[in-house]
Amino acid sequence: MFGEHAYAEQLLRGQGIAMGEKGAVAEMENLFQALGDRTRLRLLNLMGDQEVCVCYFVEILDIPQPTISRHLAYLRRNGIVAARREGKWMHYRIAAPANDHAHRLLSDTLRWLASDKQMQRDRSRLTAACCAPQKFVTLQSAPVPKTLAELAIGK
Amino acid sequence: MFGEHAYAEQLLRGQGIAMGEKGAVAEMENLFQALGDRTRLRLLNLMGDQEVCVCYFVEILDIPQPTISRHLAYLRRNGIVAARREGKWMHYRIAAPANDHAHRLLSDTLRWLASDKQMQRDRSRLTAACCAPQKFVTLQSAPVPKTLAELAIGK
DNA sequence: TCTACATATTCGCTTAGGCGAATGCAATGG
DNA sequence: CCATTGCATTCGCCTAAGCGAATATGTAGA
Repeated sequence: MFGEHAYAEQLLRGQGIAMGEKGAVAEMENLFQALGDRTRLRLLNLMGDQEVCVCYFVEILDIPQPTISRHLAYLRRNGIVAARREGKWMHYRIAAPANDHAHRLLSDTLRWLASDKQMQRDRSRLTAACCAPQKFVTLQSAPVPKTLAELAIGK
Repeated sequence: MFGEHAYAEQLLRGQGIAMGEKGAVAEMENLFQALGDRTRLRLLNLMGDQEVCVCYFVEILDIPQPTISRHLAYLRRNGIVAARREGKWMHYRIAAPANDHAHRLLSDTLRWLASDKQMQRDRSRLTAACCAPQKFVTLQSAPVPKTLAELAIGK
């Protein structure tokens, strides 16, 4: 019910000029804008290659929950991430853009993020929180992230 | 007197945390923001691998001169382009970012732009204007663009 | 159904930045 | 030194978007 919104938008946009060339530049423009924000870069870095629950973002980035949520909505609107609900929890993962150049740009960016010192620090904190969520008051019963591979296999 | 401004800013920024790692993410953030605008992408595409005079931008993009100038100033402030004055004319060229990842991102983007239909159309118009500037009222005596290679050799 | 919890959305405010119109400024030529 | 040319900057207006605070929505469990 949530990930479908971004998807529907993509479909609608597609009707414009046959989804062919019309929006190639515009699409990249949006992607660049989406990547032009530190908080969103941190979120994308944490997702990297796994699905992450919102509660982890809030705990690890130490940013107010509504702010996190708004940035995730922004990314969702632009088709950069997808969401999956599991009971009370929402899991976010990176979604490969249809556009080929956008896809490569996003991949390159993720690879760069993974090599950045500050971003690695965020990732360490995520790993630590996942291994011992009980240490974090706010993560008492939070679901552990799953890699995209695990999701593909068994759900 | 103009290109030096951006350069000075870079120097000042450098004093922050030894120009090492502190601003890696912030620097990319700025680059992404700079690339998140259609007009700026068109400008960068036209520069590609040559120095271009402002008057050509105005003629080819059919965008008001102050708008062109403001976008060029934006790119200059962010160290993405450099300017050179030659009499009354100002020539702009792309400047390789110091940051390695930024450098690659910019290169990749330029390569992508060069492959885009709409961008190729802009380029064709530039080539046409350069070969026959007398055909354009506003380019009666405009200087022809020089490739970066030509600039390196003889000025 | 009532409550608690996880997340999303809205509101009010503030700032960045885009644009058109007008103006400023540097360089050349008379 | 004055006018013209080429470009840069400023101003006023408008929109996108970020943030904190408050509130709404969806889900599970008692």
